[in-house]
Amino acid sequence: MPEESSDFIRQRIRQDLSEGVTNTVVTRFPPEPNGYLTIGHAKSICLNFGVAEEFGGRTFLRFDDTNPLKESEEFVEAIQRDVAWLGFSWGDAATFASDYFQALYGFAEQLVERGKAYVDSQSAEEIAATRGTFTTPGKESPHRDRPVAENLDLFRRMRAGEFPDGAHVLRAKIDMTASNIVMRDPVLYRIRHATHHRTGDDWCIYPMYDFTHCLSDALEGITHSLCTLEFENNRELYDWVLDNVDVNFHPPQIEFSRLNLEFTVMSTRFFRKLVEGGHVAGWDDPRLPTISGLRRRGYTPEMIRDFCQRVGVTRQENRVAMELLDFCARQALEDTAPRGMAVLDPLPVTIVNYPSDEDETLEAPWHGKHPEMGARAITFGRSLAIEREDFMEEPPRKFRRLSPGGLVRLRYGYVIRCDEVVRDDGGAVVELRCTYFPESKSGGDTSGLKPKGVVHWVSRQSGRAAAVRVYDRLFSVPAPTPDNMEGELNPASLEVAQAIVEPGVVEADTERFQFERVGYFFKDPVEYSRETPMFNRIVTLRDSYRPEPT
RNA sequence: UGGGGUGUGGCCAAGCGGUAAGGCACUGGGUUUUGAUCCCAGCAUUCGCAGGUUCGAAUCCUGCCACCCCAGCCA
Repeated sequence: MPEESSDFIRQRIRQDLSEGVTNTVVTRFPPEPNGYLTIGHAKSICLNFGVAEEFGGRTFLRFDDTNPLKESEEFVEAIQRDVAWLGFSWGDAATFASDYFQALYGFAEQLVERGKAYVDSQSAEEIAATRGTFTTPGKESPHRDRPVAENLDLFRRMRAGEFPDGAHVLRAKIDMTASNIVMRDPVLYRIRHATHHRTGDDWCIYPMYDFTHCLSDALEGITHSLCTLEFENNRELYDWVLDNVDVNFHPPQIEFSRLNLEFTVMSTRFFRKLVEGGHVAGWDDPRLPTISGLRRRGYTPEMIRDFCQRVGVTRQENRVAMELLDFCARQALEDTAPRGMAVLDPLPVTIVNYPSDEDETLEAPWHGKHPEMGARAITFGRSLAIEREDFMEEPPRKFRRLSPGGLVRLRYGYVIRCDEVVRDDGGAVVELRCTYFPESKSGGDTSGLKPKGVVHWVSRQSGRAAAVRVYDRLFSVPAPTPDNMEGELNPASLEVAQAIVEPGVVEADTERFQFERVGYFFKDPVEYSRETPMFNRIVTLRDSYRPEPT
């Protein structure tokens, strides 16, 4: 029995099991194949598959493909790839709502025969206009009392393709005065002469979500149908359909709140706009909170699963801070990512007392705390580069880096002193001329020098040029508003740095590195090559440096 | 406005009548050749508000307030 994670859903399942309401646990993850999965879906995936794993049950991956206009095979494949990558398996339980079209049709005829559904011939506009409002009841359709035989005939002819789109619709006969608007004679079937990605042209009528979902759940023997809060109002209809048709299984629908993340949205619709408008590089753009985007960015399944676990499952609206996702990434990488050095914004440093025709090899461990990871060789010589922001001409107090006349240690190398600042015509600093102290060599320092700090560096002779994509939040506001999302995009969500990276990092087979003092980086899985290295920044290092308030 | 939900620290979130877990963030301090990691300490006299029941309430009752969802032939 699971002990560690006990949200209200797991408590409910445990109770159902102990009371004998059910003796198995069968769940399902039911995405519509109309886009790529997001980390919001990951929460649902972890819940559904996780719960089944914990209680020895199984989970269906069921595509909710009832709208041929929006769905496609591309998305089906992408979704399967993402779920599998997250580490969950559905065995042979990949199903499609469209697998049940025939059965669904039979249930619909049952409803018609029982006088529980009728064919309405009003236009979509008329139906909308007569639905009523929150405070006023709807009006019954003039076709509401059509005889069963006529309804059956019309419905069969709808199915046979005798009518154009929109001519008729099948509606449940419930109550046009219901306070729950969902119950005001909801549409069950509509005519759509469209080719479906799986059933082709077999059908020209397609069932609506409310009719399809509950019956698919019942047919698959789902013991706990978990969905998000916005379907709460639909639960009454979910139950109505199952109660008015001959199915011998009635799953309970249980709602939980969906995941929201600060500085981004979880909108398939909006992502499609960004992708199609060329605002991002694709559904897997590392700035998007899609599973494929996070994967491309360098996230691992473990990080995402850890995140979902930490976020919890409740019925409370939420907007989780990005820092939590960052934390999950850093924590996973801390012990697993070898360290390396890269200078993202190089400032040339010339070691004036080092011969120009020589260099030397120093040894640096791949990981300070994990000697078993081994070590690599780095080159020290006359011509180096340090990070531009590690030098300041007029440093504030407590600045532990380099400044004119000051000392710093080059990590794994020597202590140097900045003797001269070279500028271009515009006055910009273009080079630092420094001297190094041979007796300060890392590991055998006898110099007695007390440098202010230690900075990373790379030899300009042996370092490799590399593009480093520095990602930032997609939006510049914590809670983007649906109507103004485009205007709230962060214009600096991607910056590409022309960096210098030590050769050992470029040559290694490892994909994820920590560039010391900078962050964690991932070799782009499609654009990286040893000749033209391309890194994506997964996340920065935590940085507690606060310049003195003056 | 009718119906359905939700309100616990900056953000998540335990708690289910016995006197506020945990995580993230944050703030101090220690270690440190990554301002990282690690370690230690601090961080809600109070649970949307107001009443009531009770020896005792975040937990029960009543009223109020705030926010979210629903008027697709989308899911």
